[in-house]
Amino acid sequence: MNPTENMNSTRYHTLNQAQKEAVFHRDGPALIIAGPGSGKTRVITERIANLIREDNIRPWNILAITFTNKAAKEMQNRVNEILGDESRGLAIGTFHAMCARILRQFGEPIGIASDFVIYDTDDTESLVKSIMKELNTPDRFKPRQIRNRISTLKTMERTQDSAYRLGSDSYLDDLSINIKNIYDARLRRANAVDFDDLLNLTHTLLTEFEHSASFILDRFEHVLVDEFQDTNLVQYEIARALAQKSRNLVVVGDDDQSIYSWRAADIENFHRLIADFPEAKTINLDQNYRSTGHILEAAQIIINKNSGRTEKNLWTDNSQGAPVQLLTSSTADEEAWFVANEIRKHQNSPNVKENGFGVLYRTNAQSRAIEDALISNGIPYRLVGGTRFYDRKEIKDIVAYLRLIQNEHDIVAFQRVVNTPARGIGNKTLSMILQTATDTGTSPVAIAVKLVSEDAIPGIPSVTSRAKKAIQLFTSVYEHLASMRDTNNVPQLIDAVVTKTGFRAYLNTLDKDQPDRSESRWENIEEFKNVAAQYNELEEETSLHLFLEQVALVSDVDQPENNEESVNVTLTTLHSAKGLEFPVVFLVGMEEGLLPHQRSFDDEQMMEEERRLCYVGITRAREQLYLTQSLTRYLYGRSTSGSTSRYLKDLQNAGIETSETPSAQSVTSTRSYNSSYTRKKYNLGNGLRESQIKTENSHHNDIEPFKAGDKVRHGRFGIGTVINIKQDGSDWEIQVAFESQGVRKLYQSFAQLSLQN
DNA sequence: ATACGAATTCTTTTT
DNA sequence: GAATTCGTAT
Repeated sequence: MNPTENMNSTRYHTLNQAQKEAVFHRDGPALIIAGPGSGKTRVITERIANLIREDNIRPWNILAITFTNKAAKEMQNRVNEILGDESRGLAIGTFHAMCARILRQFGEPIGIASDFVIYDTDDTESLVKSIMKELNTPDRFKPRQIRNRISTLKTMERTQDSAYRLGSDSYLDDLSINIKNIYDARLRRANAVDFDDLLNLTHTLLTEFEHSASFILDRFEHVLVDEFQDTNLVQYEIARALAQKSRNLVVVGDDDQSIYSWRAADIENFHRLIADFPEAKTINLDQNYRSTGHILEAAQIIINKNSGRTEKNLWTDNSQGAPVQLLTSSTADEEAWFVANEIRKHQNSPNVKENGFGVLYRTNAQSRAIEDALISNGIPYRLVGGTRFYDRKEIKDIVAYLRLIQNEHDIVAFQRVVNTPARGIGNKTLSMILQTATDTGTSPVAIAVKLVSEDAIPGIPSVTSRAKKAIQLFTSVYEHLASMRDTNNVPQLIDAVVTKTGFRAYLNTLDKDQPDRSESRWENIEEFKNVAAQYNELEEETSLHLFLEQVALVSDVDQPENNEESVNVTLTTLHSAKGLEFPVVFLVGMEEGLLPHQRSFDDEQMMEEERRLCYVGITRAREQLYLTQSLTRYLYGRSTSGSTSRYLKDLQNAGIETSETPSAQSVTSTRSYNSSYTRKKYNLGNGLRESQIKTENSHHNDIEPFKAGDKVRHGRFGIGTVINIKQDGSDWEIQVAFESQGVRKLYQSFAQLSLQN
């Protein structure tokens, strides 16, 4: 027996039967259904290592696609741990990153230059906005809405028949298509692609330009896709194309953890896979190594209520553990203080200390109350999600300068920086420049340069001498920076942008009554320089566009963690919690309207996705799970009252063993909980808030807000007649027949109905 | 052209 | 309630 085999036998004997099957499965496609905590990552990494080590597959012939850059990095690290240097050349990355790489190298036949830039959601929204302005679109259409529709159109057009319709509003459809056409043309001219293009263009390249793409199509002997339930149709087809030759497509996923259908992820891909690869072997990883019996049981009660799932039989050898704890508080602050206090109590138990606490919520807005409570209690925490570092205004400004230096056709970047800091170039001058650029097919920068040159140019409107001076301020900065481009590295370029534009002074004027804020903006810029410097050291060939690509594709979740050891509390949305686990999990805001979110109420499919979100949240917990709700909460600056989430009720009805925390019971009857947790807060200056909640709360419950027959108005649905009204806990469930939208059930606390005469 | 205050919209989730 | 947009005055 050679040493390798020896090592491997010990290495593999801790795998269970199903895991071994997945690791050792060889020729042909496979579908691995991996329940939460079933050792999925280990299976994938062992499989890759095994392919390289035992089957002598060369690393660069293996492609592993993950959902986030963070997951990619983790996978890479874990393969490295097993193989060391032998893993060099392995292709691991997200769909978007992989597509960007392919397009840079092979995009030329489909008209994509190798130095294209990537527009993120923000950039595309500004582009849409300016197109809408040019077209004089009625204001009832919001750029955000149109942008989303364009994105949906772009995901659909590739794959469905060309006669697609988005909804019932055909005017809106036509408008969206119209704007989309202009939008696409502008992107191409700006040498830019958006997230959808990255996928679509790669798909086109792989399926319609096979000859040009043959290098890539022939390259991969094994293709692995992680988080398969989150892929959309185009992504699936890209994976299929890449695996067409070898047929070694192995996907790992769990339909119960599909939480991205709003981003066009499509569970149908499971069926497509089986149709396209009928020989695919299905492997079920159903042993859970993560959670206690109680937690797993709770998770199953929740998920079993969804229909159309693939049948599963999750089980665990772990002990039953502590019962799930429920807490009802009267305000969101109180809920937050409860969390903070429990964290303090458990903070020093050994296992928890190391691996920490997860506080999970449905919406980013909920983090604030938790943060306040943690700060007041001196508990350090890490916040994932929210605004991406690169999305901060000051960073985006600098990035826009860099982008414009790299590519003078980048209109969005031009619009952003031309008058930042303020130079006296107003709306009129700006739109004239943009219009002329569009008409003449040149870049806005070139127009600006011509405008300040001595003589009048035919075809270009003249400008006042004042405007000319303003433009000159811009062009001199631009020309200086552009001249540095080829001889300086990214950190040097950033420095130049900052000094040439007088950025520091600009920051001070930006928020002049809040020196703290401009200081923190400045720190962000320093941090940005550090990132650039690190990048500069890491990459041998450090071109500006590669750096910009990283800025566009890296999400907040992927950001370097602040590695202070004392930080063991993580605050995150349920979406970003995927793939994480904690000994102790708090799932907060278990209220109707939040979880499930109100926006999903009308749609059965969306409601099932909410349930899956809840399931994902519960299954993050290893030992202890807290589910908390608050009877009132601030929403849009207004105190609103909510009712117990149906998921909590499901658990209670199923009779699972739970324990209500003692303080929770006293909440409704006495004020003792209130005083111990909230008074500190009160002293911090939120007294007004507290009293507002109480008054609002007390009359919400008792007085029937409407009666049957009342005419009411709803913000979205318009005017209707109340058919029926009944009390549901502290809330009122109102049935309304709307004139245009039919009969709907609404909750008083969320619907914001007003009486109409 | 800008600065300041008023009005308005917004919050689901993110590669 | 905050952030963005709008309107008016300088």
